[in-house]
Amino acid sequence: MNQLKPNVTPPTRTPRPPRNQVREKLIEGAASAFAKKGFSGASIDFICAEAGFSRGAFYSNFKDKDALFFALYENRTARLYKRLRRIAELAQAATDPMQLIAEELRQPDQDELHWDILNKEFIIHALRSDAARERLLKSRADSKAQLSKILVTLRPALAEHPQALGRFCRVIIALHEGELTQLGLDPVLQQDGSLLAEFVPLILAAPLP
Amino acid sequence: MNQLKPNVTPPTRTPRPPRNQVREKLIEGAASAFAKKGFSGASIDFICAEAGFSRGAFYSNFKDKDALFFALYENRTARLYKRLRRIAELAQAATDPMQLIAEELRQPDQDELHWDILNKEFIIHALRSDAARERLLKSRADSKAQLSKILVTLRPALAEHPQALGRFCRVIIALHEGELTQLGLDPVLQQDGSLLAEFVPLILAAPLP
DNA sequence: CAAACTCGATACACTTCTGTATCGAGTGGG
DNA sequence: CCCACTCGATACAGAAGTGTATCGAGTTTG
Repeated sequence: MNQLKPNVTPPTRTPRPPRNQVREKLIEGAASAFAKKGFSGASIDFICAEAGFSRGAFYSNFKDKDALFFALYENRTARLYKRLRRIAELAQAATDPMQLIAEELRQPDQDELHWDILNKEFIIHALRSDAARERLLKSRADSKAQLSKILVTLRPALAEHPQALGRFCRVIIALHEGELTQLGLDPVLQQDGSLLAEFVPLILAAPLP
Repeated sequence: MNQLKPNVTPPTRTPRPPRNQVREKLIEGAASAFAKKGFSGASIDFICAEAGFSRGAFYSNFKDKDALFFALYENRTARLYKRLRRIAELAQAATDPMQLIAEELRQPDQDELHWDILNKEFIIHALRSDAARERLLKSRADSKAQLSKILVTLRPALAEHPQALGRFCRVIIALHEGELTQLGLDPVLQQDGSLLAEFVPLILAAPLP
């Protein structure tokens, strides 16, 4: 018996994971938890379980649930912004930008639908908190600016009609979010083609004032 | 002192409010509470406070928070459906339906923005519960049917293109919900005209297959 | 290599929420 | 007029959630 416990519980090598990674996993856990239960519905315990950590890790990295929510928001916003930026650059270099855009507007995939749930959470949160609204409006303005660039590439004349350009952006964003809502609720609609792909050309062809 | 308490606390006439009215007030309290705090965020206590009743009234009228949520949902859905139905009938009788619709599509008022917050709550809830999704899809299908009637009135040729008609409905619904989102986040946009009013004519004029 | 530090895990105190049991003021039938 | 019934108010028990204090395994530093 008295084995001097030589190899039993082989020193349980647990080289602590690097700080950034813990933070990252908590954010992904939050993404999953908020998508499943919503902001208020997801307890800190539940979030940590999704991330595979305990509350200690959470409180060591974030002040409270709001802080984590904002961190998640920044994370996802940055992704979206990068994607738009990439498309804008590709479109500017393309010989047939419309073709490239049509490619991008293929039916939204599962990732995008998953993102949309979080987006709705952010929006609802922003409708109730001035601080959150501030941030959301700012990031949406950024995205809109990127979209503007893309639209100008598709129809250069828009550069001289900033007001119309702004409205076109708004229509496309509205249409996009509305379509994601419908697809999220009724996956069967994914069978049909993308509304965005069908109607963006029509909208862009509208006469300018 | 020993007054036989003649008028002191004048028997506190509290003719109990009729049952339906209590239920109704609880539903309105829920509307206010859910709009302010979201479904999970609004405790039953808070809802009852908004309605001016105690938890006793609540548990005597509803099984739990979900039941109240569904009741609220039915209530608001019925309103929307009636409104659409009324418009459809008016449009059919009008000499210039487009004019009438344009009238209806004036910039959304505060009531509609308030409704939209609840609508988003319903949607998010439906994305997480099959039962809720079932109901939401059904009621949205109803509304879509009413909208179809209106569109056919505006452009009779659509009657022979059910597929295109369906897509037009989807675009308009998406656009509408997307616009409400934008207006809720940034009230300044109410200055500009309604996106829906501007683009619906354009969409309806799209060539049929 | 040892002392100081970092940071995730655990334990605890406190608050909030839910649902049930009970109470008692209205209400309606006989 | 009385009695059983209804139903909203109140009290209570148990569950769940939050945030802080503490612990101790790793890591860093001199």
